Amino acid sequence: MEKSSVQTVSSEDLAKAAGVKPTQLRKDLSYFGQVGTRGLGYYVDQLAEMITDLLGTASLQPVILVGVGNLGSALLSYKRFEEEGFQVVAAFDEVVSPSRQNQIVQQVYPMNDLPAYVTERDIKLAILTVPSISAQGVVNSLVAAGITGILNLSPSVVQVPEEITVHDVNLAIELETLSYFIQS
Amino acid sequence: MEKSSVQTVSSEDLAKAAGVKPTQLRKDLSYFGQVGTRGLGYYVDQLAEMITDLLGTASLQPVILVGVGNLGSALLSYKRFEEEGFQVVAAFDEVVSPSRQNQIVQQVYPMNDLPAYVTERDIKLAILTVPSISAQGVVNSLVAAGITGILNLSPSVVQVPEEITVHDVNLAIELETLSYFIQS
DNA sequence: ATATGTGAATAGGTTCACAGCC
DNA sequence: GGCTGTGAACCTATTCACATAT
Repeated sequence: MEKSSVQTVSSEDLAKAAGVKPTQLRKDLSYFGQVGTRGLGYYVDQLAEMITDLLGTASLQPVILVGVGNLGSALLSYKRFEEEGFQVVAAFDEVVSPSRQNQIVQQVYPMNDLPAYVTERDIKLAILTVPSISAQGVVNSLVAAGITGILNLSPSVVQVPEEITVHDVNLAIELETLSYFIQS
Repeated sequence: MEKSSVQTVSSEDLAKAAGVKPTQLRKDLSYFGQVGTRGLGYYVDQLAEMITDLLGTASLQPVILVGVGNLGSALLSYKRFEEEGFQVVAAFDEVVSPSRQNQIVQQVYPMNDLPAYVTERDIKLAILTVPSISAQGVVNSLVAAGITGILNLSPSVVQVPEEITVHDVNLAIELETLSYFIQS
């Protein structure tokens, strides 16, 4: 909307775009203060600024990716991250073979390089696309290195200290859930 | 657990593996009947059978994939689907160039072939990895062809009739959420 | 003794209904 | 008149506490 110079937008339109009900959207926004204008709606630029501030994506955020298998390398070239304010700045893997190299990040680094890289650049976010078996070990290294947010795409539950945030995305489970709901 | 011949398992162990509390797990299972044995736990084989029956993955389920870009081709070689009872049997794309061919499925088919393929084989599930702009159009074709469950990895909300189930997975939003929670 | 199954209590999230403001 | 902001009502989900079964 900012790109197409739309000035204001109603909670109804926003809700439609987000797939929720207008009251839900208004209630949610209200937790962050009075941000709209009655009788008019929300100023697009104001709202966008508020949201990026809240999310912490006002400035480009560096992210590392660990595990350069099929899924990992696909995500290295996934354009959406950049559009939303994230930049995958480095990729790491146990095995650094030529086949695991990738044109997006200049190089796939060995796991040993991870702690120094993360600490020096003060990186907080990591995408985890390693096999289930190595997930917990890698997570321990990430936490030790100073990572505080992990997007876990490996199909396993990992243990972390409570100040660390982990979000699990399990595509196989998503398909199973679908399979369940489409029955009868 | 079945593979390692474990006979029984407690709700506590299952809950730990799933990342939930034991009471939650027991309550959830109880909605499907009395399935455990008091004083003992759950018989692994019985429970596994009950769950695959409920999910509808007792027999291998065919799935199609639409949109063979970066993410799409990665998912074509994602082994976990098969392990959980799903088989990606065909891939479709607007553009069928040599660079979009893939060694997993024999061929990437043009979108025009989709309706006949889906109808003839009575396929119910689809994975959607197309660009945002073409999502709604593709979804309309899928629904018309008889697909009833869609795993939508494209970053847009799509409209479907209410008997169709759509699950959205938006990786950029997952990163944004992480970014929010790791602040302060 | 041990671990499930479950009604009751609690907590959390969504929607309603309408007051408040432009 | 139009659209947001929000307390109250409602609905859903989680946890507790313990009865029940092996």
